[in-house]
Amino acid sequence: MHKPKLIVILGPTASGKSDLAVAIARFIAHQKLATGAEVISADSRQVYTGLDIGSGKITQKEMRAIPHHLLNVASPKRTFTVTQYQRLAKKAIRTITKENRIPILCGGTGLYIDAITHNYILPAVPPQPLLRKELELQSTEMLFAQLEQLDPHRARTIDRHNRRRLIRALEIVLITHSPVPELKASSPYDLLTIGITRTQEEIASLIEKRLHKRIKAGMLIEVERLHANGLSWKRLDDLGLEYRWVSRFLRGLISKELLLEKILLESIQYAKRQMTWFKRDKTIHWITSEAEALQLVKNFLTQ
RNA sequence: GGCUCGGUGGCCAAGUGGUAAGGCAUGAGUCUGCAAAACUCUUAUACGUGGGUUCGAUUCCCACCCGAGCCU
Repeated sequence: MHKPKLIVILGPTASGKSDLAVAIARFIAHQKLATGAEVISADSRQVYTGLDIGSGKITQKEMRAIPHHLLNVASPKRTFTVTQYQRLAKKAIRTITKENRIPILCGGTGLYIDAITHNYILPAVPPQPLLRKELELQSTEMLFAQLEQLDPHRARTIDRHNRRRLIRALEIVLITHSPVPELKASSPYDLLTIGITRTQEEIASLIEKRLHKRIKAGMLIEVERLHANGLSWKRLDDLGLEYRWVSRFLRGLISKELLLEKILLESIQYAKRQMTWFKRDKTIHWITSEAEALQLVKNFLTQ
């Protein structure tokens, strides 16, 4: 039995992933390369309801009748994690595949994508708020020393300065009373990974144009409404980028100029970080045009 | 016109008579339940200009230029 096919569309923010995914899905249907295709979003902010304009969530109209999954599946009041994402996305893929349709995983959150494509085996230890609070009190050195004691194997590979990771590792060890398990697993899918490349200048200019569009589209009102509906300023701050800076602007902490400047700068930095993650995957087919992508898809599905 | 304070790498900002912290930005990277996160490494010979004192000045003195404030 061979593996189910999965197409992955990735790239830095503002590179046009959503549009490409829809184009590919329609192409597959029109060319009768399969019964059809559906899109599964791989974006850590678009999973939340109400985060629309600021997260660049695709609109109903833009979907052009292509079904989309993993959008609006969680309340922004609670933290959504990779594990939840993995469970829901896998389920969506199964459903789509069962109908002989092609799933298209599309997004910019590298960790979410890899959780699916590499079939991460994530430790079955949910976050322990109380334990975390306790560990939080310790110095980074102490946390590392403790991990070295309890799980020398994990201690060897972990970043010893990264408190967040140290705490998570300790959490797993302390709850399971056994070492952090290996993450490695092979991909359960037959993959075609398409990456959109853009020069840094292109990305910067796209981000800037997009920012002005979003403001015109009512992004400030969206954030205002989120806060009115019970999202704390702190939470909005944690959501980052547009949500962070717009909420600071609404609170009167920063000027309009700074608002634009910060979103622009941090979005560009974010795009770079995304590329750093993607660059490690040598199987990605980097493309600059839709035509290239469609050709790859055709070959992939007819081979 | 007079007085005061200031002029340090792309930006902000310490500091010293023996050639200069830090932060941000930049560049590279890590990645086991917050990933738009967290973390690591990293560039640049930067002390407004011209003189003087000194073995030696970015640091002291003089003049000038520029900026901010105050005064008449």
